[in-house]
Amino acid sequence: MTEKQEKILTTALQLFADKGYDATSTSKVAKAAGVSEGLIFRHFGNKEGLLNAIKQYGMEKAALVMGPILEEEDPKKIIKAALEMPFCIPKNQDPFWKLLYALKWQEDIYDNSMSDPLRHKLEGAFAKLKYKNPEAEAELVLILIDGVATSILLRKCENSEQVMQSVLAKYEL
Amino acid sequence: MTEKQEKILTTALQLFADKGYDATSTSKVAKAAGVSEGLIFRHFGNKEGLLNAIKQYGMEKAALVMGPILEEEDPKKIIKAALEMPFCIPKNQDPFWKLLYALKWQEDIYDNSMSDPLRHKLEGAFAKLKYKNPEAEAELVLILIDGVATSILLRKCENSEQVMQSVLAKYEL
DNA sequence: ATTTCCAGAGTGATTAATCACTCATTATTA
DNA sequence: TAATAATGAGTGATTAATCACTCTGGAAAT
Repeated sequence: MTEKQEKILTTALQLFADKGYDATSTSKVAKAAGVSEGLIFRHFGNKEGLLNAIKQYGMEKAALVMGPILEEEDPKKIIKAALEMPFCIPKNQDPFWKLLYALKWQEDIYDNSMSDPLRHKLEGAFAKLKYKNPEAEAELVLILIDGVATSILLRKCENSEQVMQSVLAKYEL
Repeated sequence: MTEKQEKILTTALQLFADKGYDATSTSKVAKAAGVSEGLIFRHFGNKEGLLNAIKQYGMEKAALVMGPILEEEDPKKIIKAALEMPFCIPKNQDPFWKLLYALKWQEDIYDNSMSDPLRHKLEGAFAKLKYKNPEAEAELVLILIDGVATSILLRKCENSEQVMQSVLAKYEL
């Protein structure tokens, strides 16, 4: 990956996350990255190719957070680690997640491939703990993760820590 | 409100919710609504004016669902009604909420004005029930509402009902 | 050790299409 | 007839994408 290639990628991520994918033109990306517009198309084919490159770039780093949880065996630790995930996201990955959450709403089909491994892991954990409906409980944890992540990314609440305390209490963790 | 005015409004809402606000041109709205493009600007001034009209149009109907909860006095009923809100949204209001949730991510400052009345009502309810941290509990309910609404709007899960059962159980409702 | 060669990085002018928006004109209604 | 509703061609700006082109560093050939 060239220096300019990486500059394009990070600049586009910033703009896409901040202003929105559709609202950000390739010419603005080029100008902000200090690069000719043609270079974007040389390296990434088209605007969507640039977006896909950003997604892949971010997913590789996201896998590092998800990985250890999928290795864990203690059910309570699995649930706790999952619920604490939104707090483990480093600040410099915020734009990537903002972009991903924003895109959910305009993609035709929702992609479960990212959350499915965690869902299955959680279902197993709740089953071990003799919860009545492990599938629904797993789904609920995923909803909580999304909700907390959303409120953090949008800076909607300053007391996320206390909210998380309330959540953990409900699972006796 | 003229027949064509309403046609513009509902058509734009459909397209904005489905394809995104930025990705939907006024000419596409006009064509889909079977109306001249100029008419949009005559009635709504500009594209943002059209968006604002849609917001107001939807908020008036949303207030009908929110209203009764703010009147309620029994704390347990308040919490239960709040958590069940996502299920009370009629199907024909889905596009409006899809649009609203999508827009959250590209607006510069998040607008709390809609959720604040409910937040305060919930804080009061949790305080009455002697919860340790009413503010955090209220915030958590709002997060749950957003999360469940999201999963319903994106048709991410088919077992929302069971998820809600799990949620209500955690509040002993 | 020169010279030749070439692949790929990078440029910026340019394309056709589309964008939000305007306006003079016509149709409809009161 | 007066006012309003509606039209659709037209504006300049901007869009994503393409184009022919230059520059550069290293491999190959002499």
